[in-house]
Amino acid sequence: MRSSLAIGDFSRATHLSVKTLRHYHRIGLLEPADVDQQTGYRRYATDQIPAAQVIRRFRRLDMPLDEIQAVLAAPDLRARNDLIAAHLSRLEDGLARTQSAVASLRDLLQHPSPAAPVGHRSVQAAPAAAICEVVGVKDALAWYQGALGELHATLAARDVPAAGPAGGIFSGDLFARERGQATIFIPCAGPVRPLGRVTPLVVPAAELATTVHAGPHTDIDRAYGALATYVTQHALAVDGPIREYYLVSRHDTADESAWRTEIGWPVFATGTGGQASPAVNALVRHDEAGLVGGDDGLHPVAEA
Amino acid sequence: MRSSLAIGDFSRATHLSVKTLRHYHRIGLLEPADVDQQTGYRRYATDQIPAAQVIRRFRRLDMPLDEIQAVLAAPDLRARNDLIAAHLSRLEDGLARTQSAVASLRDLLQHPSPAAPVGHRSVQAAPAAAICEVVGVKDALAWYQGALGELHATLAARDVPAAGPAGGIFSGDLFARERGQATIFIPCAGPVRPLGRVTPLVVPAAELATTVHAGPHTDIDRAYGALATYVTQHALAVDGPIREYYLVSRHDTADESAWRTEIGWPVFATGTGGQASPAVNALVRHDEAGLVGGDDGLHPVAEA
DNA sequence: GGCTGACTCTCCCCTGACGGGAGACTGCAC
DNA sequence: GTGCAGTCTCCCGTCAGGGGAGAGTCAGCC
Repeated sequence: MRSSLAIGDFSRATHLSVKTLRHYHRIGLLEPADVDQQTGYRRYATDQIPAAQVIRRFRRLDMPLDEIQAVLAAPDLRARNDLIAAHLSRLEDGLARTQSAVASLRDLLQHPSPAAPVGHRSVQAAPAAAICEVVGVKDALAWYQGALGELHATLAARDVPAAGPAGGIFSGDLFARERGQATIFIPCAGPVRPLGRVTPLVVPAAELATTVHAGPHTDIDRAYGALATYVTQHALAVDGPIREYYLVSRHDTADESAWRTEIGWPVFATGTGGQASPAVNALVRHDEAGLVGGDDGLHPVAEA
Repeated sequence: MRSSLAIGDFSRATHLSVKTLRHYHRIGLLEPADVDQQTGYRRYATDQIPAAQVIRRFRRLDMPLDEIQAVLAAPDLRARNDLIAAHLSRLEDGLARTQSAVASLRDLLQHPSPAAPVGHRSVQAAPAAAICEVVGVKDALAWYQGALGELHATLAARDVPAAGPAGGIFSGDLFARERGQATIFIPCAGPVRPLGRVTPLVVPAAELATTVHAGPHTDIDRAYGALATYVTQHALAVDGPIREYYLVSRHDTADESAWRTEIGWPVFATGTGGQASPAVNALVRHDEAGLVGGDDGLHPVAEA
């Protein structure tokens, strides 16, 4: 009763390539039923075919191999379904991100000049309740939402009213090195006793170059670009972590286009001065404007 | 007039990490405005910020860097839009594939036993018009559609009627090594003069173990698995390239669930015989069945 | 002019999920 | 015995960067 298959036959049976099968063996995802001690030849059993097919299905959903392993090794149905549901919801997140990226790209190409005016503002030291951690830039959005929620909840529980819009303070490393210190705060009149991640903080005074960004945060790099251009051309230098004030945010309205975020860069003057000619955005104006000539060629993925 | 930024400042301005900027420099995607000959220090101009933002937008759509380069270097608007549209349509394809993969996974987990009966069939040599090429398994679907279309068109132009359903012959290497010889043919009574890729071919006689697969080709590995199990447990061996006959296909109906594909494996008996106990699919029945307990946890991506 | 700390440089290795290919060994039918 | 298809291991490459080492540089400040 030869009920075992050589790797090539098993490959034909499962549409997994020989290389792939060897790889799955190496990492322990799909062990052959038998391996000849002498020759190293792998032998698969026919009842391994369904498992291989399941693996193939998961891989077509881009599930990482270690997660597939976890799914197959899950102790019960519930754990399994949780893992699968988690992956599917990640897929949905990815789809939503893609859709917003398409919209954002289209917007950038069709309206190259954001015309965000940059101004100056002196902020004074102000007491606040804050959450401060080192985070990776990829987790920043999720972290921001969680931290802000916790802050609001804590203040509400303590009956402490907010003395202004919430804000954030972000180390430059967060962008330059993918990881850095991040702080979310809500100003409030009095001191706040610590609770959970929430600690009291005096947001330090600063001289800020600021601009107000309108719309969702996927586009916020435009405001950063405008600030960088302004700061550079006015012979200023950045001095410390960047601030954001969430004037109108998810907390206030679900309409992303109504959001208003003030970006503030702490600046100081450098010796070498002088204004540069306003050649800013020339590339976009000359080279990118009208890239999309109307409505053809660029439509959100979901429309098709 | 210091209108240039060090790499760290440019990173803050664009939200591209320093590592990423160096990488883009190395591959020539985004060259700094100036590089100090002595120190190697990079200097970026403020008017490079918009270009960096455009690159960031494309990367968020997972566009490969070389394609972004092509988009930025495109000679005119039309070429640009074509490249962008091509990428967006790839994204849509990916979405469609994901959706069908979710459906296919769910189906496999809910109905583990396909119960595809395997039979035997002797086919006789038959003349046909064929297209035969070496293709990669990833291009196989697109190639199949193109080849079949060309075959149909050629026969129609020549007024040669088909003498049976179209079929395919696929080398085992196509699955085992990701690349192999593939042939698509349409049987026809008389000989066919070559035209384009179409050549005459006598489909050789064979003794086939066959099963008929119902539904879209994303699930076709089930039929392959059933055949492999049958062949193995009946002490047979595969002898030559695999065949498919497209009894009901895209050419006949747009309803994928109505498709019927006959898979045929050329077999011959081996010396060592004997039936194995029907332990087939035990893994699925014991371990996978009901993995999705109803309708919760698994819903197509598009529904959310 | 010197110190110090932040910034930047290059170079090398790492990721995930395999694919390509070299060179050696094995299985199996004739 | 022979031939050849199948299989083995091992090493390197992909893509878009990230991590870190070790060395060099810039700029404010005294």
